[in-house]
Amino acid sequence: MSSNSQDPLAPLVRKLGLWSPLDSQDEEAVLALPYTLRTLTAHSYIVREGDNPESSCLLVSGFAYRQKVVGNGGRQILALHMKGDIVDLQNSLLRTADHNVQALTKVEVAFIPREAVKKLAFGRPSVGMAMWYDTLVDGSVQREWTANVGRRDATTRMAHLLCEFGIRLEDAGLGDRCDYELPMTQEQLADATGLTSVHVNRTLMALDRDKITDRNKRAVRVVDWNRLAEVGDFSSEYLHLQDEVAAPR
Amino acid sequence: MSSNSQDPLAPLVRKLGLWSPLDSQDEEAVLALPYTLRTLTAHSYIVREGDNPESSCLLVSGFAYRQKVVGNGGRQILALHMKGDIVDLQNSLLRTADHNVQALTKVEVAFIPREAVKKLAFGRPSVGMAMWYDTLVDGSVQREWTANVGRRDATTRMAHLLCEFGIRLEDAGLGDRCDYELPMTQEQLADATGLTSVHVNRTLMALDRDKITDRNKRAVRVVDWNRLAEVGDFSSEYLHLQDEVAAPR
DNA sequence: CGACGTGTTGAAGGAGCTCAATCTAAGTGG
DNA sequence: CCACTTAGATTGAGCTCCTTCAACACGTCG
Repeated sequence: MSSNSQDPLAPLVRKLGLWSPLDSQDEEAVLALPYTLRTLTAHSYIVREGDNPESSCLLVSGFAYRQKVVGNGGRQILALHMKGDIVDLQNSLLRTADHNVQALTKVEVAFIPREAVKKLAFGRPSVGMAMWYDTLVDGSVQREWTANVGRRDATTRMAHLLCEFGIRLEDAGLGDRCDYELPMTQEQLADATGLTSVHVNRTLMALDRDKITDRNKRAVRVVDWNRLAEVGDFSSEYLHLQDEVAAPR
Repeated sequence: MSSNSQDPLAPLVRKLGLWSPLDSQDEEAVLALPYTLRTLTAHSYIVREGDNPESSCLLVSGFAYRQKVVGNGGRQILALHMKGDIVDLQNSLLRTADHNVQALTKVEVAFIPREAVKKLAFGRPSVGMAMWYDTLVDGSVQREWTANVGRRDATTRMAHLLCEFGIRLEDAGLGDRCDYELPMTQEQLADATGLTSVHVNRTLMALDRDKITDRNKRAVRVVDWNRLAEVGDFSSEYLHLQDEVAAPR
């Protein structure tokens, strides 16, 4: 491990390294990316729909979400992001942001000039492949979310979200899938699952009543992971955690 | 135009060229990709969830869709694809397919070995950028679909789908947004919008009754595009049709 | 202390679902 | 050319999951 864990870019090196094996030169090149570090309060906009940002951004600490507002005023939360996630890789290529990215909690964000990202991607193929891979996994998660809100009932949707968040936290080394802090209001959960906050409340209470979870404020304790995964129709393949680029056949 | 329009890969050159300007060497490199052309009947699987395909595939003619089956037996159609779309770019990097790709009509598909795709992507940065761009646009469309099924009512969802399909057909030079053939059953439309076929039927009939569309079998004639777009809460930004990589600031 | 954001609960209503019947058009085989 | 089949579209009736609206509880923070 040549990456200094104090370095704001270290989580990025870690993440990219999971996708594609990086040699020390690759790692150094990533760590050499120019960036501006900024601390934002909860609810701040990191990217606004319609912006033409000159930077991509990396989530260095805290949690964020992607979001879109539709014509009738409804809001759909599209994805959740945590430390090490590149919340806006697309801005290195696409010109106009097609959705909003907002801070869920207080966050630290590293803004990296798009030109630097592009140069790195094509200058060091392993890094480029890892970034592309990251984009593809994002797409896979988005498909799962489409299926989640499109074809699952309320209980299943909620349980699925709880599973995904737990697994991803654990994978990022940020917590335990069976005991974590979910930094979202029930209204935000509603916007993530395509429900209303009232119904989210009833659904969560039912999971508690059935002894599948045991919540306390925002703290989620999963009493029976297997049952939660079953109720949530959850299977982690879509997160592509195992099959790195170079995985043996 | 050095690309021969008879060449199965020509639509790919066209599409990538829209995203990122390609010089003649780039175009030749794309056309030089090795591939196997196959004709498949409607309903055939092009990729199956869980497969570890050794090829990416390009839709040379016909229509296809991505699809996922959830625990309760429900099916969610995740995306629609037409001539020139790379229906499986992700398989060049991801190992395991996370969803199914199926032929909607009779299709011709070119299977391109993943190694060749990777080599091209990193050997010719303009092409690689165009491919990455394509991936990003796919992601954007997927987000819109998530919002569509998550936060819009039945009428809006259907109208939105009709708008998207029309615009994309037109953009691909395959038809007129106000008069086209939608090669889907109402059950498939239901799976795409997260509704039931019965409700899709009532919704479509209401659009006809309101003189917004005028359908005849699978033929869709849009009587009033502006009203359809309004009812469908449709705005084409998420398709990123205008803002190519090299677009002037 | 009062105000605000969030969670919790109840009651009533509705958008969309389920089930099931009927209709239509396009085969298909004799 | 016609009887038969079949996939898909259309329609009706009843039901349910989730929404809406509204009230109340609770903790935090100025």
